[in-house]
Amino acid sequence: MTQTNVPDIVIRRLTTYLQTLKHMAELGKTVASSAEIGRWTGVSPAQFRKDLSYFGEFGRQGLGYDVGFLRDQIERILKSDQDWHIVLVGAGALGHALMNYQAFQEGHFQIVAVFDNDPSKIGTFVGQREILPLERLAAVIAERHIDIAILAVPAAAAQQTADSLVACGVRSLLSYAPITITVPRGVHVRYIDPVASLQTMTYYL
Amino acid sequence: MTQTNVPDIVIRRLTTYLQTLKHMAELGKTVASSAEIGRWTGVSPAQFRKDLSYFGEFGRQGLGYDVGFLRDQIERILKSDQDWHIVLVGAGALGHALMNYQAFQEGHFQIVAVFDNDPSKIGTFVGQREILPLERLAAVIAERHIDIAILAVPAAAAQQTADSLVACGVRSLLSYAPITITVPRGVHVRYIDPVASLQTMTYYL
DNA sequence: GAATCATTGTGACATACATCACAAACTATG
DNA sequence: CATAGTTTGTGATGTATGTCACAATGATTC
Repeated sequence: MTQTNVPDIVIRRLTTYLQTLKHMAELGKTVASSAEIGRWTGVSPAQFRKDLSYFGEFGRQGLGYDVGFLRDQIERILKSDQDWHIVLVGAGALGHALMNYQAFQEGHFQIVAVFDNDPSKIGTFVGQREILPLERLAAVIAERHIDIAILAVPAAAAQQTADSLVACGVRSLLSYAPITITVPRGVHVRYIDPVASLQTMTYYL
Repeated sequence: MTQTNVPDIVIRRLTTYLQTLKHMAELGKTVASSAEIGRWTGVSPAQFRKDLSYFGEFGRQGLGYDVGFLRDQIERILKSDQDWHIVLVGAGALGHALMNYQAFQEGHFQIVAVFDNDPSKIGTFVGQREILPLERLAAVIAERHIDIAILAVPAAAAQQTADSLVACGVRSLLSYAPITITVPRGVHVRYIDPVASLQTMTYYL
């Protein structure tokens, strides 16, 4: 039913649909057609329906989709209906901002440990969490069964840090470093880089 | 030479090449083949060469590419060789973090004004910059010829804020709000949403 | 409950993107 | 300066992604 051969771009659009369905539900909408969801998300109705068809049948002909039901189904597909514990490496300004980010304190993704290599930071606190030395990385990841890490270290340290994380068993990396990271097959990396995003837009100006 | 019919995905890869070329130059590399750049960026050599072919010929057969030259050419193509003044809307925790982000203080993208709608914040400072009321938006954007804005407001306010910005003439929006924004043709929006990025990875776990 | 209307799910088709493979052009060497 | 070795740029080809269009199905109306 799920499994690979679903294009990655479909998975990415699923997150957009999920956002929008949550929003619709908050506004009290209970039913929506693919045309309506298409309008809210900027995706064509046919594409929306085809994307869903990779995973099953979720709509009712003549009526549309039950907003709450479809939201729950997409959460299940993305495995966002369960809690994920993640570690953060890098306790600089960005690391602090991420620790204080509401979505990482209450949502399904929770930062459960912070690491840094700066001796002067070790032992200090970010909110409730103590900054730990990198030596503790392997132990914490093993103990808490961590699969996901956020990388908020300088570009120069990113590859090496990623290598350590992967060696500890982390299989998903969200990197804020403006550099391409090389990882073994089976490990996934996503990048967040506001400067790169802006550069793709200035091209069109 | 430039102009549309270049796929957007090529433009996005250009930012990756640029990052890597800058990195290579810092390490003292002066020449690199497409095979080598491919290894550093995770892009196939053929794709790298074809991407560049949309814009001209930059390599030397038998030798490869001059790292500094190619970096400068890609910067020119992306218009990243000039300075861009941008405004930030939303002076919450995220807005503060962005204001203090080094790349937005010294790079080619500089945040020159911050806005918020919370009366208790107006007049207070973030670093050197005073938080301005939204009423000042139109005037500042016009005076300083702003084309680009960063949206760091809650999801509920994002669409309305985007509408204001577009009405003031902003043509590129970088939104941190976890919601799809609808804009007129010709206006570009990119999204940064760490939760969405993480969700695309948990699917594969 | 028959007839009309709305909407899905999906095969067939179209388009866009990625890879292949090779001629052309340059370097390096003795 | 001729030969061997590299590497580019790109047409031809293959694959993946997006759109179209319609049969099937359920809702709605009178």
